[in-house]
Amino acid sequence: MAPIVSDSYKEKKRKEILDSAFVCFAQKGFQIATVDDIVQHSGISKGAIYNYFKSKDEIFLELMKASTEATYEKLTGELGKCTNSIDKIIHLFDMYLSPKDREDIGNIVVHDEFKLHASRHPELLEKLNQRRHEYFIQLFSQIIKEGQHSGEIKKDLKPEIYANVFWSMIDGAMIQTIYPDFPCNNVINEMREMFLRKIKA
Amino acid sequence: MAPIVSDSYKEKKRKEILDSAFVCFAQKGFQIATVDDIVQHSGISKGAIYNYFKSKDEIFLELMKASTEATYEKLTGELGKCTNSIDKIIHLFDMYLSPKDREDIGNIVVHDEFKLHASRHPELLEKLNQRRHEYFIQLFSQIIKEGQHSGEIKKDLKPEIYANVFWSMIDGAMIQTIYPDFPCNNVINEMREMFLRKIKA
Amino acid sequence: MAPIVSDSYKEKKRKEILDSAFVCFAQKGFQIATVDDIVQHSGISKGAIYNYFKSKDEIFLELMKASTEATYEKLTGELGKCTNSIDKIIHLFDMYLSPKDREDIGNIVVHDEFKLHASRHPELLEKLNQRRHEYFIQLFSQIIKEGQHSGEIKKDLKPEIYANVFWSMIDGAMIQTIYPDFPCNNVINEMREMFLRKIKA
Amino acid sequence: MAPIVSDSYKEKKRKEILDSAFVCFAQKGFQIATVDDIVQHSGISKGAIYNYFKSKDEIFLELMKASTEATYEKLTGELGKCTNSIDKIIHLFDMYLSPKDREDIGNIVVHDEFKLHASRHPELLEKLNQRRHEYFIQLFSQIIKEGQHSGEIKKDLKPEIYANVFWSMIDGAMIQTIYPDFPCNNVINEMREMFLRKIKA
DNA sequence: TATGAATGAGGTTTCATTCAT
DNA sequence: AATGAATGAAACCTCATTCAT
Repeated sequence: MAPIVSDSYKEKKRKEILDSAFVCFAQKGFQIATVDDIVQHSGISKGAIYNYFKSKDEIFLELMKASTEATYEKLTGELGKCTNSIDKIIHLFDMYLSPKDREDIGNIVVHDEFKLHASRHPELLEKLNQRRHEYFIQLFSQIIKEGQHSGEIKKDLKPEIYANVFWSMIDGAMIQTIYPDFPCNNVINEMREMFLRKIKA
Repeated sequence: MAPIVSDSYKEKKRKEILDSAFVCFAQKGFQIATVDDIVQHSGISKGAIYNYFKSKDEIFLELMKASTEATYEKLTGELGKCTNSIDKIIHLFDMYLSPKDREDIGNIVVHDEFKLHASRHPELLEKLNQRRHEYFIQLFSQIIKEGQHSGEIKKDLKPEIYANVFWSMIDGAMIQTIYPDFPCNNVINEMREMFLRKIKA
Repeated sequence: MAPIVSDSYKEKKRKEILDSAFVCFAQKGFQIATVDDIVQHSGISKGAIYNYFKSKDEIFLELMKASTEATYEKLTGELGKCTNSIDKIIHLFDMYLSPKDREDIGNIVVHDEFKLHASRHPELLEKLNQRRHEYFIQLFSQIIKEGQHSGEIKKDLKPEIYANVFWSMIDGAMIQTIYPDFPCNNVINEMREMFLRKIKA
Repeated sequence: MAPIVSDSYKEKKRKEILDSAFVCFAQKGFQIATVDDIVQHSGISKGAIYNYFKSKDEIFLELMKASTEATYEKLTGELGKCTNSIDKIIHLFDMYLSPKDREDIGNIVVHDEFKLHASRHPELLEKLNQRRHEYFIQLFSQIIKEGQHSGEIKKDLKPEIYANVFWSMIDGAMIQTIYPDFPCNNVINEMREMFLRKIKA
């Protein structure tokens, strides 16, 4: 029997569910937010949600994946505008400047929740780690390597370590944004400066 | 008539419960770990636990308080051995070097969980923020100021911003420790270097 | 899409739960009867019960409301058959004659339990008092007034006081029905006689 | 071994527990009030309470017995002052006039709770019924009989029925006192009048 | 006797998931 | 495919009672 609804319709529905789920998870946290919250927020029935996703956990996982990919897209998109490595790094730091609105912070919190959740599920952690390398460590390492090649960046420093330093700094600054008085911009600016001073050839 | 059991006994019991709770929370997370888990792990009956703590939430709060204080004690204890500001900062970085054992990582995860939890409870967040300032930002700002006074550290940088930079870097590095292959030592070392290079007079 | 089940179905289900709850409360008392008792008696799952009612308390409240309204309906229905005030009063007394079966006594006991419960919850008591006035005091006062108007009843007695006397007598007789040998009919008959003798013009 | 404390000491302790229990039951109701409430109110340890009473139920039962006896004492004491039957009946009615303070209402509520509790325990109900007859029905019947003998009261009415009528009326009025605006005095006065008019020779 | 910490069965309520319609 | 009522395991917490000291 031919499918009654088009694939694009199904895709749209999935996206709707994921979007609502994201909002609910951001507002209340993954554990606290209920499937009924998602039902309420999305206007989609519980049965329908379970037609598209096997479980609440699966929604969580999909969300995680989608979010990582979206971030990755955004980052590479922005980087396309830059012509040299130092510029790219400056750009990357600047993408994490404030102003952080409610939604951004929700995003960060959900992401950190992802990590904590994953930290207790080896197979999940493995996947997350893989993605981290594939997408983010790789991305930054590449920029460093290019900079080393072009002579902008010191040749003796290990790209991967500096990728880890960068993302640690960003993650660290982001988690502090939960505090209303955290001087995010100042901190990011200082980080950028000390990072650049250290790596510049 | 005197109380049946000594205060020290009760203190010990409280500690037992907290210790077990800590292990359970670290293993499964605050939301997932159940009071029954704590019962099982501690060998203390549910009723007894509720004699010592009003709720699971209260256990969590106490745990965080105790943990913050213990960390603070440890930090100040170590700092007592140092004679100048740069030394103190080096020492602080080094305290976060690996080897991280299971327990340390559990500690970090529980702490981050607490932050996320607090991020959704304004009154908790307020308290946490206060503590952060009182204990950690204060502590580091003071070191910077001393260094500025003694001429070790540049006079034009704002102590509080640098305190925030330091703790953001540390938090950021710590959360990455959930990944088994995170090169924590290398990262901390690089961070220390770039931080010192930036602040040294 | 239309709701899966009709409103009448839901109404029926609610009624089933209330009916079972009533039996359980009557048998064991509100405090003693458990939600599991209601589950067992009704054959409806615990979750379903909580779909229809927010709490055990709410079930109790609904039950009381429904019971008050049913009683009121029954009373006014019966009174419709009477042509004069004295007749109505006689009829009202007679409605409380035996034979009291199990269910009636359960009803009385549950009602009295509700009063005691309410006596410790000011906001509940207020509501109960309102209902008492609106439904029962009002109803009886009106009859007295009509009788005074038509000349059947003495003009100098205060309708509301006599309404209170009537319902006190009825409540007092009803609560004695818990004693198996209470001569309910005789008592009601004597009460009726002394009441009528006092009020008749 | 000789008892270490005197019997009078033990009796005093028992009384203290009962008094506290009464206050707690009156404030919160028998089911809601906890043994810890009694501990708190009495200042007597839980262990001690269980030395004097087998269970919370037993406290309840004792209280019930004591209260019945105290009421009986009070009634007969008051009646001793009266010289004829009509006087005695008037006196009895008047003893239930307001002002009812908080404590009185607590007393009534606890008593009614007794009855409801008993209504579900046949052996308790039996005992309660016995006491009711022995003490209260008997008492009132006797007064009627004396009045019939002395010619004050109609000879054709059955003493026991009228005793039941009397106590039903009193109980009914008393339970209404939970409503703050119940005109207790007016009601009791009217009841007394209609009662006397009916029985006077 | 007195104490109060300990026990654990049992209470109410929640919520992810299923399934008849 | 969509609906939402039904399910019931499992969570947190209470409290009458016991018992070592």
